[in-house]
Amino acid sequence: MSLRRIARTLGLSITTVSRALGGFDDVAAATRARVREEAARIGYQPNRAAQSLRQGRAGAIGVVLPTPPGHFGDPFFLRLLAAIGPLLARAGLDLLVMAAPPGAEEMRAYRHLVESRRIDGMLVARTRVEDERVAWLQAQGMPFVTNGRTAAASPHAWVDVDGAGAFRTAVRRLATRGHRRIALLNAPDQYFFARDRAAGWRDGLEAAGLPEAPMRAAEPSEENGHRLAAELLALPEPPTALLCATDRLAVGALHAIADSGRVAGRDVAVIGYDDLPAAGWVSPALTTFAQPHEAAATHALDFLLRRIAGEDPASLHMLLAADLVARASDPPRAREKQEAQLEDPHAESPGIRPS
Amino acid sequence: MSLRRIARTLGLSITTVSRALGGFDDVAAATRARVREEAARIGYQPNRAAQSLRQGRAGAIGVVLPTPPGHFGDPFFLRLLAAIGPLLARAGLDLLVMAAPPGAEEMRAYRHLVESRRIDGMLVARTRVEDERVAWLQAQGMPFVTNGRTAAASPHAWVDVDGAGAFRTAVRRLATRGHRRIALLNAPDQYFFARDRAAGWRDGLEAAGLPEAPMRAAEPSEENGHRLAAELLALPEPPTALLCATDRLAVGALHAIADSGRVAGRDVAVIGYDDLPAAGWVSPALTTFAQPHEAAATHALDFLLRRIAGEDPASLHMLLAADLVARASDPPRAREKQEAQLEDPHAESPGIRPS
DNA sequence: GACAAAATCCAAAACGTTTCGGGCGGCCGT
DNA sequence: ACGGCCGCCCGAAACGTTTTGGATTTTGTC
Repeated sequence: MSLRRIARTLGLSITTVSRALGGFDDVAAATRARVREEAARIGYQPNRAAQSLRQGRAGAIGVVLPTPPGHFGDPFFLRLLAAIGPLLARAGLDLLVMAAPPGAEEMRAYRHLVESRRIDGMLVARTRVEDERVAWLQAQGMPFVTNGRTAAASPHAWVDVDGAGAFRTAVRRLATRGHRRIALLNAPDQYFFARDRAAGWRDGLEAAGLPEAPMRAAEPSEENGHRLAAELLALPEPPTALLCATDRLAVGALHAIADSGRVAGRDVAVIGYDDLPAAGWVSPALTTFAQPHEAAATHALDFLLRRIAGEDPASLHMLLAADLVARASDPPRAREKQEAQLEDPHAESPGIRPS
Repeated sequence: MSLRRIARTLGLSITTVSRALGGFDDVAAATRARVREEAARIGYQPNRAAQSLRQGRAGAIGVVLPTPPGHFGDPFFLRLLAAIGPLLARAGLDLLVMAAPPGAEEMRAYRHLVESRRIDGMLVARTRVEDERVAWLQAQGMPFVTNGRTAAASPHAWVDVDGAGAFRTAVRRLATRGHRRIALLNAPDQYFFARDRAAGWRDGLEAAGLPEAPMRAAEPSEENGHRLAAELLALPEPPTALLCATDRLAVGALHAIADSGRVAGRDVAVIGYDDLPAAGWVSPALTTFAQPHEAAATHALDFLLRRIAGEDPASLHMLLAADLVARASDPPRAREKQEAQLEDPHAESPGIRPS
């Protein structure tokens, strides 16, 4: 209705108006100027439904947020949305968001988005090692980019952060600061990032000449961090440092340490991953790794646009480094404590809980 | 292409297939069954662009997330998305999300969404007292529901939580527990929720027969909470309790209290609002108010569907109550401390900081 | 002044769906 | 046996845009 309106008031054909606004060179400069002016005057915006129908492109990309049943989603996804928002606007694409708990509901969301042709591409976050979403999207031929790698047979575009490298660094740092029993609080093994960070942890232990250490894993929430850390601290030879796959686990761990009568930081070091806002506001402030969200979002979107344009996914890979944010939760370990701890783990923890 | 495909394989017309799937009664039961079966077999989903174009409805609603330039958005919005997600799916609507920093960019996002006719309605969160978004949407005739009230001249549909009531309750609780100087850490006055909660605070003070108390306001972030709380604690007669308009402010305040050599809870009580996950994981655990997110989302979406159906907004209002979540940050005040404090504010704070 | 070439413009088709306005038999009532 | 009604089905138009393939006018060249 709107192209027609401009055409009528200017005494032109719909075709000419369309081509003038489209920037084609078979329309006179003067005409183009008139059309542009009138379009601006009435605030013309093309009807996206008509555009989509005609060009066969939806002009939007999709994201499915995993929202666990009772709980709320991970702040991670809010960062993702915030980071890609401006880039999408610049690319003239809209963002379709669905929220669904992982499982059947989640796959239904994916099916809805691609089968109703509402989107041209997808962003897939928090990849699993064997990820049915990836397999299905590949089968459908829908362009997508994952945030995180997978074990998929055929290659797909991905952007990931080097969790293994980060955790190698973390172990080296803890070892240098006098720790010998460095346990891992991990996310479930099905998540690629969990397996990746565990690999870095193991490599780090080996490189530092340290023995194997215990690991516990569960969905990354504060509750689970608390529970699993308590388990580890109750071991006959409890760890003196906890490496945590996510900050949410680490926050729970800090409380479990306090609940066990120890002082987090002084008695048991903690290092997290994500640099959530909360990391700077817990006691002690959490040493953690900051992910390069902006860079990841930029590359992910760049890859997605290339995939939509038909580029081969085999070369669209990008591994970014995480930055260590050193705070107070992993101070150097006092020399005498290192000895004492080997004899009697609880000797210097007088059972005083802060606050 | 797809309706046609079903029609061809079944030897029917496109019209009949469409009407069979649409559930019209002028198609034979046997035919409808055949069509349904074939549609299921090939996984037919109508092309939404074509549907939108034809029916003049977009089949989607929009939300614009305010994402402050450097920072990340408020967890509040993640909850909003998670809460409305399933309801939207049930209503057959999709969700279009844009992220934009408040200001000109934000209004451009609104304009894009409604002028390109990508949406049938909008959800507007975190209302301002004078809200240009509301005025503009009203002028455009685009259906919308706000999460929060405004001072808009003509009525609009809204769902809100009774912050004034919550803060009256909070003041009464603090007064009962022995506090007489209850300061307010507020969000900027332009936000309706800030003005609302301030009104509840003032009412509460008056009802309890307490004198006026100081207030400070800034964008709700941990940093600002820290800064403003420090200001209040440096006053000649510092407050013994801090009522905070949001949990993020409260978390910052807890740290400011510790930094000032006081013990949060024992020396200065704190009550927040929002019940963020972090509230349960700070020390001391934060007493706060939980908003009824699910109920708010349900009503907001119900109202929005009614508005889209053309219902008058004048009667679409809903004020919900917030629930007090009592934790450890506002314990009853020891009797002798109440006296001592009036003489020498710092007498019983020996300068020991926890952790 | 005539012809070709370039510069502008436009009619019509197409994208996939919904819906309006019939059309065609068969069944009922008389 | 005949008119009318009902049950079932379909052709065609429309939504607003882009694009194809000319059509018309202007300009350039000799």
